[in-house]
Amino acid sequence: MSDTAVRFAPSPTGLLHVGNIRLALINWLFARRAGGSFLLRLDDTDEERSCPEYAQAIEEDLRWLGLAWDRFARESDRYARYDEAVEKLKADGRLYPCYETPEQLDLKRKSLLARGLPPIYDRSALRLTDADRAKLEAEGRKPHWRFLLEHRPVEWDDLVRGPVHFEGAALTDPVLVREDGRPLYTLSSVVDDIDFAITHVIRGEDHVSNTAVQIQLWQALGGTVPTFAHLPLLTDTAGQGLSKRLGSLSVGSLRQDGIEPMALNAQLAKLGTSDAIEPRPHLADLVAEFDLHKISRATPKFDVEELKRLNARLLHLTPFEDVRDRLVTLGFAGVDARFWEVVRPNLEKFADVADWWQVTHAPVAPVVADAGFLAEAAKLLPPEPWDGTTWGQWIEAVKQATGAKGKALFMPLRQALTGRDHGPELKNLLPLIGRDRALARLSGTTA
RNA sequence: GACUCCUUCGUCUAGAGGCCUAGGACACCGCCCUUUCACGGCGGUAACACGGGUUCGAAUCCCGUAGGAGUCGCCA
Repeated sequence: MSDTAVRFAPSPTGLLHVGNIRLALINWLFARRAGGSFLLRLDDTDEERSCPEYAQAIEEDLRWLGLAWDRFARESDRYARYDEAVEKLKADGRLYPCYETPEQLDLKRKSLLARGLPPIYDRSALRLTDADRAKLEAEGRKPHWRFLLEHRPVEWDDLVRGPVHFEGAALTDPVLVREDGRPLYTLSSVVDDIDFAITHVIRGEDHVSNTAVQIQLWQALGGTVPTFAHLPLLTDTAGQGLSKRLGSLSVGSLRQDGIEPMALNAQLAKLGTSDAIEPRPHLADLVAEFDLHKISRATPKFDVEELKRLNARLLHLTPFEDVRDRLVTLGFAGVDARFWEVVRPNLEKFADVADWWQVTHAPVAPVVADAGFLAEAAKLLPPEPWDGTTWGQWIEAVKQATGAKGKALFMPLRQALTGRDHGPELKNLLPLIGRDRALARLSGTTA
């Protein structure tokens, strides 16, 4: 295994949606492609919002997608490490106590914004004397702690965005420790990335400015700054940011809608890249084709309709061997490749297969519009054994006898034989239905 | 408001000054196959946001305008 190490670090404060999954997948593909390791890290330091149910759902979703992790960590297990980092930063004079209340900070921000100025913390806490602090403490005030940024340019070479440059002076000193003593993401994430020897941080571009401040933190903590890649965020089809309004696009809901994991994986691996969005049966295919440089800097639109079409196309080329177990699990006794291949082109989602099993193996109520026509046709139904040519022979005979042709010829037959207007080619379906059942249905009997 | 980034067919994109009368994939339309529908095969319509410059020559470089995304939390 190479030294390459990446991580996917969701916070268990909600269900995974397509945007999260895309980042998880791309990290996973990057790791596999490089022969490196993939860490699943639950960023659960926000104790008010994190909950175990979401943590469990995240793990289930990743397993369903086939994104196995090599290492696992939970930030709530690691508070001791964050404390050590805090002590080091304090000792080095890089952390300073602040006593403003959230309301005061909000006010400051608003007044700065109102004057058209960037809402950067003014560092007034730095001017507090020991006496000032003692007085505040005596009043029962607890400090939160900010990281003292160096006012120098921060630069990195981003694998997606190319060279990135930020002025340190344009950044605001981030709060690293809350008033209640708990560490914030900005700190815990860097400590973890150092401890787990993460080599590549691949995340959404909503983290670009975090990266600028976190690079200084890496340096202050003596860690090796990793390589960064910031991907554009997905939007909906109207071009609106996805992360906020994603109720219907959770992994769980897509799974319930009959989306195959590999349909989702292929869609998310290819969307926003220069590769065609096409079905890929296995993750290994996506690994082989993966290259971060194929990812565009523009924000792509995620279209669930496109995903559904991809899902259907994937099903249409799935070999019987790959679904045999699932078909058996559905209780399809004696299911064989012939059945699957006849029915497969008509599936939009896998669950649709049950409908065609019903048509070929269970009683179906025929739709009868013209009983006379069907009776005539029934008389001409060839004796078994049947094969792929039976349908053609029969239909020719019915045509001769009744004068019907085209749609008028076999829509009635389809409706009687299957109870449906659409479906697989009758030439292929008829032998699966069998003569007895066909005869009964042609006579209007549910069979 | 400030900062970062983005803008090529409906959608995802190729394109790094002449190879572009702009290529591919999906969608759409048509034809073929199937004596229906779907599946499949073949073909077609369709785009350089706008305005200035630089240059013999610009989708490509520069400036501006417009539009879009993100960030500016004691969330992650």
